[in-house]
Amino acid sequence: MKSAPRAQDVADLAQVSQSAVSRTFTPGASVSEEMRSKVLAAAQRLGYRPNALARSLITRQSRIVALVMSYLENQFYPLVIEKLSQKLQKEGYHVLMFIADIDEGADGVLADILQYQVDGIVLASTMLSPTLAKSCSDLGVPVVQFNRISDLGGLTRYATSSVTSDNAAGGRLAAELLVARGYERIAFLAGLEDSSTSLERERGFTEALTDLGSDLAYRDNGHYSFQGAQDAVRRLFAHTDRPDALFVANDHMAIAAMDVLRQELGLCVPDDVGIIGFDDVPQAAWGAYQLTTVSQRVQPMVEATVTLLLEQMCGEVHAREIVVPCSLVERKTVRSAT
Amino acid sequence: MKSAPRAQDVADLAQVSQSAVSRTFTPGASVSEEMRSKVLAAAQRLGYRPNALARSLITRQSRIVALVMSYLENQFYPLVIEKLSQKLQKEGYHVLMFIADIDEGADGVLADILQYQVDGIVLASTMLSPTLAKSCSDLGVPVVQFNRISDLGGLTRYATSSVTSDNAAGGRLAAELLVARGYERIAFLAGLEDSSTSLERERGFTEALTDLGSDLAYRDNGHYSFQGAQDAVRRLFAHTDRPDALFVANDHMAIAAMDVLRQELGLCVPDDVGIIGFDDVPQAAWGAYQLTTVSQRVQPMVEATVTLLLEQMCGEVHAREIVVPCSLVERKTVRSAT
DNA sequence: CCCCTATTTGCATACCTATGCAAGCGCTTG
DNA sequence: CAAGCGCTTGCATAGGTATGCAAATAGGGG
Repeated sequence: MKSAPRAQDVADLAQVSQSAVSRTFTPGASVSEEMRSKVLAAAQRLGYRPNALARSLITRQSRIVALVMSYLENQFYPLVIEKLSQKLQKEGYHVLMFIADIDEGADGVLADILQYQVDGIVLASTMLSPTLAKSCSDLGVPVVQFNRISDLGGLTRYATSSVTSDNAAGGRLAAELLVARGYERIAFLAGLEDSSTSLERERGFTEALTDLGSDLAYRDNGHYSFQGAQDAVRRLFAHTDRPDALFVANDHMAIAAMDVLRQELGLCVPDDVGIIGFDDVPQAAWGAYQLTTVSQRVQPMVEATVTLLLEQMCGEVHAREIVVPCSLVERKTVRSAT
Repeated sequence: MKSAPRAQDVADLAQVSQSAVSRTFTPGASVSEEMRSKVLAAAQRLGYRPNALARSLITRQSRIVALVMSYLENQFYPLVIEKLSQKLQKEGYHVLMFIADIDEGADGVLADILQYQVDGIVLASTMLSPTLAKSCSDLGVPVVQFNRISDLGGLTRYATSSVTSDNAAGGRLAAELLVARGYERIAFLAGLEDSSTSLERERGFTEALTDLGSDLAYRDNGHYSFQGAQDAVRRLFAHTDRPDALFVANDHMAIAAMDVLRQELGLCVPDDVGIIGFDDVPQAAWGAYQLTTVSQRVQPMVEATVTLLLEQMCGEVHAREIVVPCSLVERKTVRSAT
């Protein structure tokens, strides 16, 4: 097993200079057609591929984007990996995965990321320290927060770009549907208390309830985990005057909630209890759940993310916050109009 | 925004040579304690991080592992991403994701991978061209096939390592359970016809059936997709003498099958039809399905994968095939012992 | 006090490619 | 025919780090 061929090897075989080889593999460089074909023939024979690492060293572009996530249990995130990776591949970039261990903290991850000289960072970890985004952008690396923002209108908001759904509007849609269908004791099941996503969904939801003359009867917290959501549902439904509707911060927890309601408490969905989730993950459409939910459009979100990244990688564009509309997908966990 | 500090900058500040800086950040290098602390102090002040790309250029080790997947819809694969990424991070490696578009073909992906000088490749795409593994190992890059093998005992088997569950044994477990519980018209729902995983599961299953004096009544193919599985189930249950048990090549399709059986055909699981899946994805445990399934142990599989990779990255070790045992997880889609 | 060894340090170079600069070439134009 | 222009090509260097080698330093034993 010999070492991989270099540009110089190709140049020697084709009787040209190493520069010519480089230019042949650099789109837009000045090379004659004759030269190009001569080089390509030699490269073909040797099985030559440009060394992306050496190239990065001199161009100062690694064409690598770091993707930071923490929990893939929620199917929404694998979808993001898939779409984002595909989209970036089309643009000539690739995704370097970072799983942020909760206990490890964000700093260790950041150090790892920076060593690889990534051209950009996508933060899609809801559980991540909010300082991470700041650290990154301080270092001049383009950052896009996916499905979360740093600081809700606080004075210390950092100038980092973000892509989110219109979570508040989604929450409003949920409220309107539940009220319209005659539910009265309405509860909200939050994700994490410091998650902007959960907070915004809750805000839109409760505001709309108030506008409609209804009120939030109960609220609890499922920490975005399956188990946490089930415990929360048990607490919520232990009240004597139990809720008759539940808006859940994401589908993952909504499904967990349905299991407890039907299997453990013997309640009927949607007659005894109406449920609305958020995300529209594939499982929400599964026959046994048929969850009515607010749909996050993954593809537009991913495309916006890539747009923001490319923007920031080119020039000194201001950080932008892109909000993608979301829509209600009605299935069978909310009773029909009477 | 100034450019990132280099080793030379640190050296200048600390009044030492660039070599000293390099050695400070190279574990096991010869550096005095005094020198080390002087360098670290200067590095701290400048916020210096070694440039992993430049390092890779000279050490010929990128500490990057390519992970090739194609469909993340099946929750088994996100779990693999998560565990594999975590494990590799602990070993000082990182995962570069490659989503293999079906239409794009394997060659384009391979070219991309090789440019990044990855230290190893994990192929976890069931739908991938079998020539890819050969191409990689021909080029001297360590390859591990995850959850698939190239060529079942054919003469042209390539020497590529692999990690799989004991799929045949798993198939046997399924057969034994179904026969023991009195099911008689037993069907198999395959994944892809050229997928070693599906083939092995089927082989173990049918062999055990034969041994037990039963026979495979029907078989069909769901192409590992949700829709494909549902179509296959409709075909299988259109027979006048319909099956009373179904062994499905993975949980993802098994769940799709259950939806059709219960919602569309009005059949009762497990009384009318028994179902066994394969993988034990988190969703299999969900209350609405409670799927009896053969469990693939992701953690041991991932650890074996990393072991194989590290082995091959060190020396010229022979390709090995590691088989991880799997076990039956009984839930509620097979009727109890009478 | 000296010599030998063990350890630490700096110098110089290599890893592989991209690119500014100047030279070469062919062609058009006056 | 000469001058000028545009397109190609090669030369030389830079990008940031690791490492072999030699020099320097410290340490220890006789």
